Amino acid sequence: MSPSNGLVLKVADRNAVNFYWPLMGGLKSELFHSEIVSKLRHYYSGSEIDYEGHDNSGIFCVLEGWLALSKSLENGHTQIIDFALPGDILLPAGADELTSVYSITAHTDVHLAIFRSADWEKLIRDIPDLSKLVAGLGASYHARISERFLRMGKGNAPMRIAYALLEFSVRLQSQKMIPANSFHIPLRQKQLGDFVGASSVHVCRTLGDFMRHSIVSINNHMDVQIHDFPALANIAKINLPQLTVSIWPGWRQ
Amino acid sequence: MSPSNGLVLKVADRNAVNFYWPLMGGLKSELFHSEIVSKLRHYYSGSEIDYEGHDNSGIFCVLEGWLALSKSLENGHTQIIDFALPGDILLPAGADELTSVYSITAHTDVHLAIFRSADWEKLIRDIPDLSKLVAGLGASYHARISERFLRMGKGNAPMRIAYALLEFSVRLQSQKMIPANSFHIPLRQKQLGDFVGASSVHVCRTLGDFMRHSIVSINNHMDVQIHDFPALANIAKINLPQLTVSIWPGWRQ
DNA sequence: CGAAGGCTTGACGGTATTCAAGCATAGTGG
DNA sequence: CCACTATGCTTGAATACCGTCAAGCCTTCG
Repeated sequence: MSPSNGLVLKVADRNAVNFYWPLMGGLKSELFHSEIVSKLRHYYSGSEIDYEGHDNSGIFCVLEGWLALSKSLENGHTQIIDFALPGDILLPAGADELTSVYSITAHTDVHLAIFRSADWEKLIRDIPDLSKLVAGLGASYHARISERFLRMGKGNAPMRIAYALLEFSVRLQSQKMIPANSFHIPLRQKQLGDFVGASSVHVCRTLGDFMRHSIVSINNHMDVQIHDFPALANIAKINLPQLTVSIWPGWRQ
Repeated sequence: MSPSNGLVLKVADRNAVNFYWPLMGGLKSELFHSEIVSKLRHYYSGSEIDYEGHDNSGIFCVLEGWLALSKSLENGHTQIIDFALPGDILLPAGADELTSVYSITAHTDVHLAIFRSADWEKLIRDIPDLSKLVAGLGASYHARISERFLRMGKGNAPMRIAYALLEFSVRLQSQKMIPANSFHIPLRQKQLGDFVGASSVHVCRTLGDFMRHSIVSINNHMDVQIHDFPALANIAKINLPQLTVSIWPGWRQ
């Protein structure tokens, strides 16, 4: 199998797993296991990778790209629960260890390493830091979800959208050394609405308000520039440094 | 599924941890570790156990009682993210492994076993099935949160309230052998509203509608009887058997 | 150049919040 | 035993927020 481009996770052949993960200070490990196999897969933007309710006990390590984890109602309305970015590890199964809790959609071109759960358990056992890494990613997921949950239940649309922009800013920073105030989101207004719990029309109006107040500017299908972090943090009712430590695994460590 | 017999987790003395956990088929283990210490603590109903944003790297094993995990906005509005029931294990810290993501409040009298994180890591290493148990509880949490997130973003109040009642029914069944259709919820309408994302007034109106349609009856401060599961599942837009397997760790195993 | 997809804006209506008042219940102390 | 209080439930009225529908516009791409 071929090495992945940024050399994040590399399966040299059927007998060696060369594991390097950029988060948590750069977890690095090399294993030799005749049984452990990871499939390296590429998906094009827009493709559906996994389906809510279908059987899937695999583990997905995101090497490259944006994935949306979503659930839908009968009437076709979709809620995006979370986005997975490079460095994230997904365990889509529910408590039965089999049925996928959500659907997974590629929002950019995506590279994944996929492990079968039995192989993943071996990896976890043999790379001591891997379980710490998974715990850290889980805690980050957990913290993000909680912040958004609070704002879904008790906040309004401006608050949710402002929070989402700040969350993207922090997470993209944690992925790579990009400036915090300028980044691209591979989403349409409709999909941003599905994420924050608002209609596309309302997203449009709210972003328009932000732009009229010179808090952000957004051009060219979601090239975001944040001009006024304090104003955005105030609308989102978030403490930005505190958010950073709670969702950035391995921040300054 | 073995019934819980009261003795769930027992720390005999400073040198022995006698670990019996009712979920996942009844995980049982006995350890001898001079270093591992669990504090057994009792809290009265209404007391605040942990504070959002405060330092806490401990692990809480719920032996008895209901705990609410919540977050609040500046204006005093509170969102309950989840409830922890007997058999649950809480890792309140975010990605920094230190700061608590939510506040924890006792809604009944509560018994906890509390481990320091270093001790917990030892336990995890020495009881192989414990990490599977934690993974199963995490997957259940994850599945519950996702269902509620979908309904927060794309559902209305009746849907969220109906879902909450069914989730309580399934979870309480998984705790002990109680009938699925009759149980008590130690919450006021205000707190149920903080859980589902609705005002107490609207909870009152919506429960009133359910009762007028003979779908449930609720007396005596939240003694719930579900008369019409199909109707409730239809309002909640949930497939009850599917919900059961995705949030009940060790269901039929 | 036309078609497709996405963004913007206005109008309207439904759902849920807030405020407020009255009622029910349980617990307390004389 | 009966006020008296505290707490929570119920109901109505007014209002805010946001979703839906619909039309027009803009950009991209074949």
